[in-house]
Amino acid sequence: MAYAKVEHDVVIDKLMEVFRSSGYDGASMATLAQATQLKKASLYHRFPQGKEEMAHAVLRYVATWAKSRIADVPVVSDSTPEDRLDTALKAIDELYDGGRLDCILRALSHGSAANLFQKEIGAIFETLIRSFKHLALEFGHNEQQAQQLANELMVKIQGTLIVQRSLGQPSMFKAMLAEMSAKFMKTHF
Amino acid sequence: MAYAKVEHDVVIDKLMEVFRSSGYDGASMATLAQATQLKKASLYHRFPQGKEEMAHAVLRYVATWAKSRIADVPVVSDSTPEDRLDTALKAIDELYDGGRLDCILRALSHGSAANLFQKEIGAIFETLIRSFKHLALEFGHNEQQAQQLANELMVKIQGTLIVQRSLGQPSMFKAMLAEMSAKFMKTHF
DNA sequence: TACAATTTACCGAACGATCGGTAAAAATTT
DNA sequence: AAATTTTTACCGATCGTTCGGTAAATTGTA
Repeated sequence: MAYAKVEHDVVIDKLMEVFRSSGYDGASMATLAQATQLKKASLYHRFPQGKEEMAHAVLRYVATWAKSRIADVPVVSDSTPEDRLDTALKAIDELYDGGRLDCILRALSHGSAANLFQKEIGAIFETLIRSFKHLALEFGHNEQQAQQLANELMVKIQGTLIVQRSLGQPSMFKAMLAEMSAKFMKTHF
Repeated sequence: MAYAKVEHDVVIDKLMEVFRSSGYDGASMATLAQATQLKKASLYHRFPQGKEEMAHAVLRYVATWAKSRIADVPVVSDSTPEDRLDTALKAIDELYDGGRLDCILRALSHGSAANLFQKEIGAIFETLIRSFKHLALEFGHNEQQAQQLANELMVKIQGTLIVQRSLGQPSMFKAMLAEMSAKFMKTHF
């Protein structure tokens, strides 16, 4: 029988899709195999440590995503702070598909995964917060204000994803991003 | 052998404890039985529809909790709006043990439970939002401001629980409640 | 270039353990 | 004794995981 050849990037993407929508406990090997088009045994060839290693691989990808799409934005300069904030928030909006998709970091933070990936997830959150704090500083906010704005953004991203889903109001996420964008740009002197 | 007699309220409390910390998929019948001190078959006697019925029972309890501890606070009058807000937020703080405990509503919103309890969970959120909006109105905020404050509070409760855990900063939740309390009380004329 | 040796990638089948769920016996209450 | 509740004992299905083996790609050798 001809068998499937699947690119590593595609496998990671499909694994992330299952983990984020089903959570760590809800993602069964059978589901992960079906999603990746690989048989269970083939997944174990690529990830000898099984499900846990798959989740680690996904988080490694998310960490690089965060660095390239959020943290390194200021480096690609020749742009205004407004442009850079807009680019970063557009990346966030894309990551969550306008709030329709769950957060992979949250999905891997609960249940039996609660203590498995804590460090990596915390590091990614810190990267994101540091990046947005840096952006806030560029707008002229002081140290404390910048830190507070970055924290508030992360909290509202997570919170809005949950509340929006429970209330069935798919407009909340984009509205919240717009509101936070305005808050970043409005500096009080 | 003498067998266990466990009060209904205690069973519900233990079931909630497991669901909120393990999620719906992560909460196995074996775990639920161990936590309630009842054998699996005894749980099926009390909840013939199994895990799903147990979760429904827990949510029914949460709904009554929300009504008695949050929604009906204004009814027990002879108190200032400040007192009533403080009482409501203290109930929230207690429910989440200062941010150390997970949210049962969120825990039952994901994985294979995503579509099972949507309506009930949405209704509870709406009850809470309506209650806090009512409180905001008492402080003199206008319709739009009150709605916005209530929404913001719910979003920040959910978001802070997640971010606080991931960052390992157990002080965020209480700080956030205090900040929101101040925001409710500060009316702009 | 041709061919053999080795490594890499994938798969079907099965493992023990645990899953959610059930039937019938034993214990308790009324 | 009748009814209710908890228990023991068990079921088929699925869990994550492993094993034995095959197909394809790569490397080494002539």
